Amino acid sequence: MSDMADPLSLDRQVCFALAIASRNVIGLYRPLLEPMGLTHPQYLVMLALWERAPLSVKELSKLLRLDPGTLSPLLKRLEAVGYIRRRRDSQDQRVLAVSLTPEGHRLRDEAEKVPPAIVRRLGMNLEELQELHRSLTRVIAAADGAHH
Amino acid sequence: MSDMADPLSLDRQVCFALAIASRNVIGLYRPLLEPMGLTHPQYLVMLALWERAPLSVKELSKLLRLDPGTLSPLLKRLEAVGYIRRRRDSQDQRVLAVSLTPEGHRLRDEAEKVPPAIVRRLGMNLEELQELHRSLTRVIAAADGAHH
DNA sequence: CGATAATGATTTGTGTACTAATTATCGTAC
DNA sequence: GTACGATAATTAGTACACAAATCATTATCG
Repeated sequence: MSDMADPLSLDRQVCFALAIASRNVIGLYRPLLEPMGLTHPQYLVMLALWERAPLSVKELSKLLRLDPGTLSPLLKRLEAVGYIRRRRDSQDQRVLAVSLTPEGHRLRDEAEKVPPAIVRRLGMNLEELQELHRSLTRVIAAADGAHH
Repeated sequence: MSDMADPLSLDRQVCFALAIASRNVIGLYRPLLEPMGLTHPQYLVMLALWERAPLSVKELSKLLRLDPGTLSPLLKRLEAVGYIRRRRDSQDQRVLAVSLTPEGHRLRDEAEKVPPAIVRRLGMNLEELQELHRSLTRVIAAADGAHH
């Protein structure tokens, strides 16, 4: 009687594979992002800002699906290293307008080298990556819909 | 000129989808694990122990691909709630023998209800989940092989 | 107009997660 | 048998990540 029948077998847990894949892939980014002074979550925030700054904390939270409580200190660190600016919206003093500094803008050129470097290191072909992306999109949607 | 050509577009970053999928799915586990007094990483440790206790920190680290520095305090918490025992190996005082308490063993019955509940909540069919699992396994192997 | 509800961000508390440094123990070579 | 390199675990330090509580500001209702 092998563990073939064991519903709790570690290696058949999708959540386990998901957690490891996430950690491992983020680990690949580390040596590339570290010279830029960014962590992976910070890199994702910069991606969002390069696409459409300025953004409020709430908008960033929705885009990145991160808690405002997580973003708040993270944004302060990005401001401390000089990549972003944090100002209160003049129309509504409650919302924070997060925008890019010139250095933050400049960093984009460096960042463009990251995705191809990752793909090269992974050594997976585009088809496999697209299939993974499709599967991930499906499970994200499923988890969203399952919130009750 | 849409963002179709933008290599930094947020929603085409696999790492982004990976991070969100991981967080979202783990989030689904939270309400199920919390009544048992477990977090998701703690649940993974228990899965490993149910399969083959006793295990050393090093062995757990290798199985779960978690840093010993992460496991050390986590295991103390599991001991504090009474699910595991931490003893030094009598043969080699350096290694820690992590084993289950009777309560830890009993918890397995509860835990068996978790995976089907998750699958039900996700509402994805087995085929989709298996495809996801295959893709994740591939990317984990690729990231492993890319460490240099 | 003024009390109150709602909103956006921050703070607090607990628990990962990784790197690097430290400690304790073991094995080996001299 | 003692110094020494290797190994196993812990600790320290920084940075997420989320839930719950708090605070400031805005909107709304009587």
